[in-house]
Amino acid sequence: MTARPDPLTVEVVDLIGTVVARFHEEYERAAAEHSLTGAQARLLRLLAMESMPMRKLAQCLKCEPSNVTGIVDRLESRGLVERRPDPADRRVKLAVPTTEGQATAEHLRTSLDFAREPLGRLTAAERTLLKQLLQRMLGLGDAPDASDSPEAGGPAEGPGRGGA
Amino acid sequence: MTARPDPLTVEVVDLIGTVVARFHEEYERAAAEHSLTGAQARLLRLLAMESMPMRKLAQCLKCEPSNVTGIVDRLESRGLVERRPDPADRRVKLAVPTTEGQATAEHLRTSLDFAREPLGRLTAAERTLLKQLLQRMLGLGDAPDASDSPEAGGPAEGPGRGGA
DNA sequence: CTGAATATTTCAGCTTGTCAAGCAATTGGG
DNA sequence: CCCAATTGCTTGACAAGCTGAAATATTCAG
Repeated sequence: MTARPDPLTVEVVDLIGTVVARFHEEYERAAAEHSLTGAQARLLRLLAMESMPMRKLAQCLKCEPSNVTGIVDRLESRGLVERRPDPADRRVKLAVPTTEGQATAEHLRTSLDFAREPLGRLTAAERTLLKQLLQRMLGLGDAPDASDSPEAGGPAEGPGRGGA
Repeated sequence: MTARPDPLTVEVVDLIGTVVARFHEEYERAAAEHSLTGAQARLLRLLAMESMPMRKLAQCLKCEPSNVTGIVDRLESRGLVERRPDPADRRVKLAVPTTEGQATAEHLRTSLDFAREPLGRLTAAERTLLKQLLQRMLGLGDAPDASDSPEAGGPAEGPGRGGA
């Protein structure tokens, strides 16, 4: 049981670890270029796609709501995000990116060549292959058909969460 | 420049983002099971493979040496790591895992089925393929492992197929 | 209306991380 | 040999992320 599964798997796991590390580095670097921290960049990126209440933000970021308060505070104090009351429920505060926040998010996205550049080394065919392998690995059925849908651990949050 | 490269690449980037997020979650979870933070687990894992001076730890973790001091402090106060003088250079302090630290690192490693489980969905051939694709993506020419490439060994020329 | 549930914030406390300053030991030039 | 620069590590101050508990406001069920 203590024995490692097999050398090939270990090798692949290590490679994934490297990918994760590099992704992280690049994400932080890109965020820093806009004087944002990684957490701020992730939150802003989420909001740029869709405004949402604090509570949902916490769910997306998988952290406590009280934590989101601080991150939004800092973004708000820099004029990138705005808190807006929800007319339907006055307990709720919608976090909404300002025009400048939207622009920053857009710049951020284009800065994220980190993933584009390494992928450029692969041909289109290889990228397709990689996509399929990753989908299978994540248990995201490529085919919408559910005959063998894995369901392990819940595929969950789709592409929403690019953070790291 | 604001235009996204192409749908396929975007899709793969999103998938990698998901892999990164899941990897992270699982790593933190596994660390928490042993009452360790992610940073502590990473440091302990490094030491379990090879004892090293503080300075080198900082390099491996890509952070400032002053930061390592604190992390080692906490591990040391829990009896998982020990500081030992380097006889060859009295400025240097070697960080060395205690017996308990080694055991914890070992448990940690086996807890990290996160990568093994999802990879279990892939056949050996698929894993080999994934390994090669990731290596190419990372720009790692050849792993020290000289295992032959079953197929797709070549750069898989011919972008002819593969959608956009 | 009353009480439970929900959304958010505040606060205390911890860990990570940076930077600047400081101390100890090593090293190299004179 | 001796002094100065360098190297390895720690300390202190500080910002940010994160958690958990408590406080506040609002909604909702009975």
